[in-house]
Amino acid sequence: MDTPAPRRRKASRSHRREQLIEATISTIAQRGLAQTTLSSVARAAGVSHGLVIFYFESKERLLAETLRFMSDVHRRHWETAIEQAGPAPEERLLALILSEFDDALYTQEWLTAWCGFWGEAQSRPLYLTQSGENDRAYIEIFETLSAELAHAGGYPIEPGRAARVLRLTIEGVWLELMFSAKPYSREEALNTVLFCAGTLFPHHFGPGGPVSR
Amino acid sequence: MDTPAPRRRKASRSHRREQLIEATISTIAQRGLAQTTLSSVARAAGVSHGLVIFYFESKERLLAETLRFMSDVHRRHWETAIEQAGPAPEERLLALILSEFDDALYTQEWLTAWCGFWGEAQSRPLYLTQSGENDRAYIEIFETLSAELAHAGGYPIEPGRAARVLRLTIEGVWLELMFSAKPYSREEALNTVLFCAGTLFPHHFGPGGPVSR
Amino acid sequence: MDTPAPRRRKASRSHRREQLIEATISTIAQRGLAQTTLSSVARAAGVSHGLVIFYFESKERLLAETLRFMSDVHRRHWETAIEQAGPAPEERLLALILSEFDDALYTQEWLTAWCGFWGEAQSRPLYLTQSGENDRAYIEIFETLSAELAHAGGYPIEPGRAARVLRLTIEGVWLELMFSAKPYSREEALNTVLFCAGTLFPHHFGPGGPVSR
Amino acid sequence: MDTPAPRRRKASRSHRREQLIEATISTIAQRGLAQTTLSSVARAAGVSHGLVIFYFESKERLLAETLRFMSDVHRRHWETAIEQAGPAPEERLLALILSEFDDALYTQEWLTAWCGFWGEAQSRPLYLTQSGENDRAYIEIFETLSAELAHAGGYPIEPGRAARVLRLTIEGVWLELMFSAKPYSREEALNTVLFCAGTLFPHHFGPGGPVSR
DNA sequence: GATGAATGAGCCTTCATTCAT
DNA sequence: GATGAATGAAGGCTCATTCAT
Repeated sequence: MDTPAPRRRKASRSHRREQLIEATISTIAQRGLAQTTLSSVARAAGVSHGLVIFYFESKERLLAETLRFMSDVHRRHWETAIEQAGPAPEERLLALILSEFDDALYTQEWLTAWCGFWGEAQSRPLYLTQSGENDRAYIEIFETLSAELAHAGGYPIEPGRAARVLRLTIEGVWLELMFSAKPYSREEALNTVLFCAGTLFPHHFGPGGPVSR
Repeated sequence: MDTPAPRRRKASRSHRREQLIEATISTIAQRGLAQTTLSSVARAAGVSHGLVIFYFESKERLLAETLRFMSDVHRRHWETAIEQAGPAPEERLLALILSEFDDALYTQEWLTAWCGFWGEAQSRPLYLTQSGENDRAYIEIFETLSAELAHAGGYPIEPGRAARVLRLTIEGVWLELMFSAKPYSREEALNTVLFCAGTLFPHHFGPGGPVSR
Repeated sequence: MDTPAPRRRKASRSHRREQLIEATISTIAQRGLAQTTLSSVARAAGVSHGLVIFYFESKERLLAETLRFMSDVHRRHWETAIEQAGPAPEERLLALILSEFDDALYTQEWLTAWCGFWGEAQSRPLYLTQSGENDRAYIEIFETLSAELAHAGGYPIEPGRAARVLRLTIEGVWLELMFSAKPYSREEALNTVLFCAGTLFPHHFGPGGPVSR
Repeated sequence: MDTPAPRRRKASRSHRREQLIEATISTIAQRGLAQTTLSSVARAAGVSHGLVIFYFESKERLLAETLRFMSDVHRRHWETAIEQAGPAPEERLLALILSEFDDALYTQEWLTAWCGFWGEAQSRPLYLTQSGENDRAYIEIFETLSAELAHAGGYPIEPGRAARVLRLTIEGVWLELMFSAKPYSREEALNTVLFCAGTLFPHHFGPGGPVSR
């Protein structure tokens, strides 16, 4: 007889945690943050509710870590997109925009859970701290690219405001894909954002510009 | 036996309801929707929790009517602003924008409560129906004014997208006044919106245009 | 002008009380004793719940007086029936039996309410006292008539037991008309009682006897 | 901070359920069905009220299962008595009757709880369904034995009515042992039933018959 | 008399948390 | 690691009762 294969732990610590976090996201999306209980999360993950406490100490912590997880994934996603783009600011900005419309990551479930956190965030300081650093970086990348582009294209605009309009339009169409009873398509959402970029930076994103569509 | 608290004067039905709704808004703003209980609302209004049930039947109904109240007030507010503006589309659009930045109505408390509802709305169909009609009218007024302006100014743009960018920018800076740890000023928020309008409709809102600032 | 007719009080005290008691019986029959509230009684009577308290002081008293009312009506009913019967014991016993099957008085509603009180009576001494005296008289009349009949007919039986069997059979078929999912007819119930009487007192109630059917 | 109460030993699921059902019966007997609360049941069982919900989901279910438990125990009791009796119908009927007067099972507490359910049953369809099947079997056994006896003894009677009279007399003396302020003895109750049987089936239960007393 | 606004005790139920197994 | 029995705080809701009008 050979040495038997070492018996694996049923699930490694980090793997279990991620599994539970994904069950949490799924539960929030389906039932809302207010209706999300430890039991509902445990049921979605197929484990006992005691185990959820075992890994996360408390419900508060579970939710905080879930929010941080989502925030971190989001950041890595757009950072990677920018890194893989060309060096020109318009290329990097386009990559950033397109990354926000990645169907594979930003599913209905993901966005719904995200909104649930937003609604409670202002009355739960803990939540704000989970995503604060990433939110700051997100705001900054828009301002940086916008300033570079304004400088490169000689746009006579306040780049901070342009960055803000573009960012808010992206976030806005996100939200609208949730809340509207009859939302427009994801493609129309993207086109709206590109139209916005084209208005702000016509030489680069406007009709006939290098990255126009 | 303790002396019972002095019995309060009766209040008229509609007055009590409004009082309770305002206590609800205040409570949601302070504690979040999830932490809002009948008792916390009652305490904020200075009445017993039984009375809240007496007037609204259930917590669900109280929240639904609160949302509808806010939605109705919002609609009447911008409708009035437009009616009192001049006839030109740029005048009416400006009035609409400015009405959204009315300090007297849109207090921190109000906006925070508003966000709380947003977060739960997607998992509570009841909430969506409370503001649905008003939301539709709000979207429409932007599209109408945008189309009139595009036609009047000969802008070669898709007016629907312009309307959306403008509207989402307004909503976005609203939200940002809540969520940012270090928000910009309300004035900067308004200027961002006017900058956005100036980019979309330069002849009317741009620098040197009739309604520029 | 003539003297105007004296303005009647809206409802005399005793009339109001009876009206409320009847509303109580009706409510108990429809919703059960446990689900009977002052409000449900008031609604059934078309008045405010405050008025019910005004007339009966408390819910406890309302229920106690309702039970007493039913008990008194029952007693007067069978007493009247016996008084109007002939002088012979078998005539009076038959009148008693038949009076218990009076469709006009003992409606489904009445019997259902009656049962509701029975169920709670043992844990509410107040209830027992309401009908105690009448119950005693009811038991006694059976024993009296049974003894007279046993003596008159020369039956070699213990008349107390015969009285009990007859009385319990009557009460039993009453209950059975309530509880059975598929009850027999009221006529069959009466025939069962007469069959019982015929077995106990064959000369008088048996086949061919003077009051056989 | 107080020292928390020592955590009790776990009890097996079925054992706990039975323990809670018995606490429920006891509580109903003492306080009546209407006054029976989850807390009173939990207190009687020496556990927290949360545990009652944990095992029975709701108060409604707890009561329904309690009724079913009582109904099932009753049925098994008389079925066993009949099985262990001799083959003759009079022997089996006597065993049935005697089993209904078993002091060990049919305590004051048990009967009082039973009555509480009766009172509410008509307004709670759920209750009727819990005991319906057993009630049917109970009625049937009386009819079967009565018919066999009528045939064997050549009684010129309608056996269905005889069965009913006998059964109702048994139930009646049961009830009377509860409701009467001054009840007769249990022995007198049994003798009344036997007297009834003797009147209906004189050759078998009458004076001098094979099972007379 | 009559109404119904207002209170508050007490109910059922949920659920985060603890902990024996 | 993992389960689930057990607890108890807290919430929504009911409803008898009080009392100003």
